[in-house]
Amino acid sequence: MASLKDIARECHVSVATVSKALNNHSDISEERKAMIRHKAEEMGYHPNLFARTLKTKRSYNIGVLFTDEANNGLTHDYFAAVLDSFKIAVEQKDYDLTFLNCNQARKHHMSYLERARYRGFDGVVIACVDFTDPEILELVQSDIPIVTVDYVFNDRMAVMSDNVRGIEDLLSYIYQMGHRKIAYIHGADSHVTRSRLSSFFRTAEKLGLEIPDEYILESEYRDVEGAAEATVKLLDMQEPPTCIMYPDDLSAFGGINVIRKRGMSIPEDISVVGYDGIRLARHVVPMLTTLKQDTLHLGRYAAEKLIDLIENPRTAVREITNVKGTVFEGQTIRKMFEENRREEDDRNP
Amino acid sequence: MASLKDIARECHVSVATVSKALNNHSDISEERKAMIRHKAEEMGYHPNLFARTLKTKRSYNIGVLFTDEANNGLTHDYFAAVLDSFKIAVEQKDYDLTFLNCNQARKHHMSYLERARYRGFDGVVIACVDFTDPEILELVQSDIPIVTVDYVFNDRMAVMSDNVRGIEDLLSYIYQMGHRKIAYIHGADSHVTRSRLSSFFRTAEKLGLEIPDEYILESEYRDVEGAAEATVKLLDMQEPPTCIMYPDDLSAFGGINVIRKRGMSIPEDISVVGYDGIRLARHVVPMLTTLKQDTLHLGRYAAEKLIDLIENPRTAVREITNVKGTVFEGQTIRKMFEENRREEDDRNP
DNA sequence: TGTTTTTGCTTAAACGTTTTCTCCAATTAT
DNA sequence: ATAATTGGAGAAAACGTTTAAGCAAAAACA
Repeated sequence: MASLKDIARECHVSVATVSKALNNHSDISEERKAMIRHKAEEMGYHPNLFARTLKTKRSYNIGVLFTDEANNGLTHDYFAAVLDSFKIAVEQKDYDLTFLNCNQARKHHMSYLERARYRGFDGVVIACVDFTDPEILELVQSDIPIVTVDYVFNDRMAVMSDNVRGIEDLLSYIYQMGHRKIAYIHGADSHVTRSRLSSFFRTAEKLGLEIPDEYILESEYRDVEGAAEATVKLLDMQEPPTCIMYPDDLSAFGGINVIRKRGMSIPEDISVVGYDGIRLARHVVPMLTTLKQDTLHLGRYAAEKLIDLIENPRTAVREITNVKGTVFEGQTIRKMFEENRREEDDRNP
Repeated sequence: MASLKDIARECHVSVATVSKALNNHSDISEERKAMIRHKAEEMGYHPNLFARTLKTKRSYNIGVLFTDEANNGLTHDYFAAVLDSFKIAVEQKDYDLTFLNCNQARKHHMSYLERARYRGFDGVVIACVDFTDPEILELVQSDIPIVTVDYVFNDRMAVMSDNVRGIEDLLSYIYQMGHRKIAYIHGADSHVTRSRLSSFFRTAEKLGLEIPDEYILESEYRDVEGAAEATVKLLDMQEPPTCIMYPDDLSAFGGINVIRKRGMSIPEDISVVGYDGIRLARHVVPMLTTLKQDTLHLGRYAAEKLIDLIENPRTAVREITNVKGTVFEGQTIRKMFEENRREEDDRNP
């Protein structure tokens, strides 16, 4: 491992000169710089990160906080996709990506903030966690550059999947397909859920839809069994919905299961709509109708914002970037406009 | 950020004494140690990782190499699950996990080995890469502790999903359900594929099965379209198989698609079998029959082996750990033994 | 010509650890 | 009583950087 000292010896200059030459300081002549750079290349020099960080407090390492609520974590399709895109973007800028160790059971417990400092993270991206955790709050309120995904803190950078727009587009699409009796099984209470839910009601109103209270149910995100149970409740009503919206694609599959078990077929007897647009949604039969979130841009924007925050301390700290998804028109929904018209015709002959 | 110096000042001892006390060296009296430890705790001291690593060359950081062949990467269900389990295990031992930056397009290109040294990784886990890449070879042949997942190098630690056993169990199960005309769409050529394929033939022979050459087709792993095309070929034969095995679950969904498009139903007309046991396999209708790989143990073992290698340099460097999966009996396969017997009875009355 | 400014480089301290070596005092052995 | 041993502590160097301060020579200015 060649060090600055080795290069200095070879070039007959001081260590400081080599350091400044390689960091392109202005007080070194161009000839010397060229000479030193050439020699460094030749000797296969790479700076010692630990020595450098010790002095400069810059680690070129970014932490990712991604706690495993309920066994998920990396196996959470949506977040894995966002992270993957995030990773590619930061690596392009020569940063590395390290998981912020969230094991609470170690010998000497460290809080998230302590751990982040310990690892010397230049910045941290936070996603998919319990945002009410006091340790998260402590981290967010520190001076470490932070960007959150799908959650907004005061005065912090956030990258959001545009849930308001997503639900609006999805519900409008469903309406346009002719559905009028639409149920919504929403996820457990959270920031995301609240904005989806309020968008749902606002859009329904705009469309002149009347949604009975019993059509609104709750089930944990990605809880297949829970979604199945909620579906049963809906099917058992005397006036069941013609279309059910689920909190996410996985839940939708849970719904599809019980519907099929009842001998009903999709979309002939009832329509089903998911959320997320996981890869498999387009590879099952019938293809799932869903809102495909733009994980590629979500990850990329998060990376750009965070690195900007790190490298330009004067950057506005707070900014919310909304990333919109697109309705994926699958086959789990049926065009039933004609039938509606027929029914309406019957009523108003 | 309290440092050793601060503690030394507070305790009226030298920096060296504090360091040795906290590292539990034998030449410090117990009273002093207790006093110093107490003070350190009180001051919220955590060692500066960079200073320590600079001296000791131990970073308590593990690299993970996980290149994104064909857009996959973190969104590869199987490897994401292994990685998740690996992460939990290393974090329990107070290591952190960092992606080995595999962006080839940076300004100053570094090889994997150079990058690993740059980050000072104590060890590296390698999975899901092109193992013929010369850069991988360079890394593997270095003195850095390495453990590979699903690939064996000479004299290196490896953790393997037991593919031989997996295919054996799967094929035996299919046979036991009464199938005799079994096709196998295997993945692209690789170490894993070769062991699965040879296990397939050996098991078939053991069972007295005759597999016509046309029943053996190839399609890239996780290539839904490719699997669909291969399926079409099989269905178009004058004597089509009664059961098709796919390289992985995702491919199986591709097969299911075209089968359904042809108006055939599963498992009444034809049976389908996947491989991996991804989460969704048990949440679609009909539930996919597949071999569920034991990602939990794969990740955990990989972590244990790697840390052992790091902490006990005298550990045997080479060892292959086989982890066996379990057949998941889904509903995409039909018990057709009676029909077979009936046919056989017809022939030998 | 003498003074100031600029240019280009070096010296040395600092970052926070670990570790070897040295030292001293107290204990034990001779 | 003296020598040898031991236990406990500190001094100082080292790891490989960065950077403030310093300094000589050259260039610019008067």
